[in-house]
Amino acid sequence: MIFNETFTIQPLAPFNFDLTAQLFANADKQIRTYSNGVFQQVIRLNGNLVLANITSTGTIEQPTLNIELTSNHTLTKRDCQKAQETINYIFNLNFDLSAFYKEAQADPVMHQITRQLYGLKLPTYPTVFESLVDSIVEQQISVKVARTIEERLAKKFGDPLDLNGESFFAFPTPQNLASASIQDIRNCGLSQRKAEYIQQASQLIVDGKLDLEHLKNHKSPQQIITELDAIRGIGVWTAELIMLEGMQKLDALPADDFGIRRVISRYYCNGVPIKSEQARHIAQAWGIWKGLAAYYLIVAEAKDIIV
DNA sequence: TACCAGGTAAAAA
DNA sequence: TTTTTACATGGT
Repeated sequence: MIFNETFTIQPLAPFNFDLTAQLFANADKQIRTYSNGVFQQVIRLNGNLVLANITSTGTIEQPTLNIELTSNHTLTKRDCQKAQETINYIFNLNFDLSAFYKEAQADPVMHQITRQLYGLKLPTYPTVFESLVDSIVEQQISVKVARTIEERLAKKFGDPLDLNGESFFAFPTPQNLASASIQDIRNCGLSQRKAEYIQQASQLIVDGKLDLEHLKNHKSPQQIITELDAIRGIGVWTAELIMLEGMQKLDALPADDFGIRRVISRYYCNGVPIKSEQARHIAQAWGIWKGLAAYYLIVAEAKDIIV
């Protein structure tokens, strides 16, 4: 028996759904993907799983998202609310870009780029835990390789949702990964060390020694970095990436990041390699949205935008 | 074929 | 205390 519910969301304008969802183009259909105008991913609702299909019928200035939930269980109004909260979080729908754009006007380069990428929001992982795992996976390897490994993790350790003969997977819980063997994690393509990092961090959460949501909601940025840095396998770079991609701390700038230094250099230093201190110096022009601004540069580079 | 790609911890110097 | 090394895999 299949159950459906539909509703709409009015994101805070400006918002360009197609541009924002491009990040998920060509990703694995069974995990999360954006294809032919439809974003699709499994969402966890109090233990139950639902598949969310999201399309846009609005404009950038008056955005509207149409949500269709599909499940093997009946869906309550509360389920729909929870799903809406998760979707809001994934696409950062309640974030107001206009303040960032106003600040960017003082920086000619960033001003040009924000005009060309108008309405682009920074997608975030549904849970801090997922961003933690993926940030460890991404250490020192390319984004493409990392995505392949993440998809293998989701299929091997995640929870399946079977609908109409198709299988989809919700990202593994800390419980799932804490109880996994190092060898099984390694078989997804991870090094011995990274497998240990992921399993041990998962165990900390299961044991109640690490509360990522509490960190996100109740600690200062510096405290978050300090506490995450104390966990084996997480350095400053990884902590900042978690803050940006998993906690919606849009000021966090992973300045040690090779790719971020490269794009800052391309748009501000004629491609001459720079150090992280120089990156942080240049980023001061971006107010309290340094990480978001860096994301704009990365997307601009990918689209080969010239300023 | 080698080397690099959104680093980190541990060993070596 | 600072520098070097092992580590995983897919693209070029």
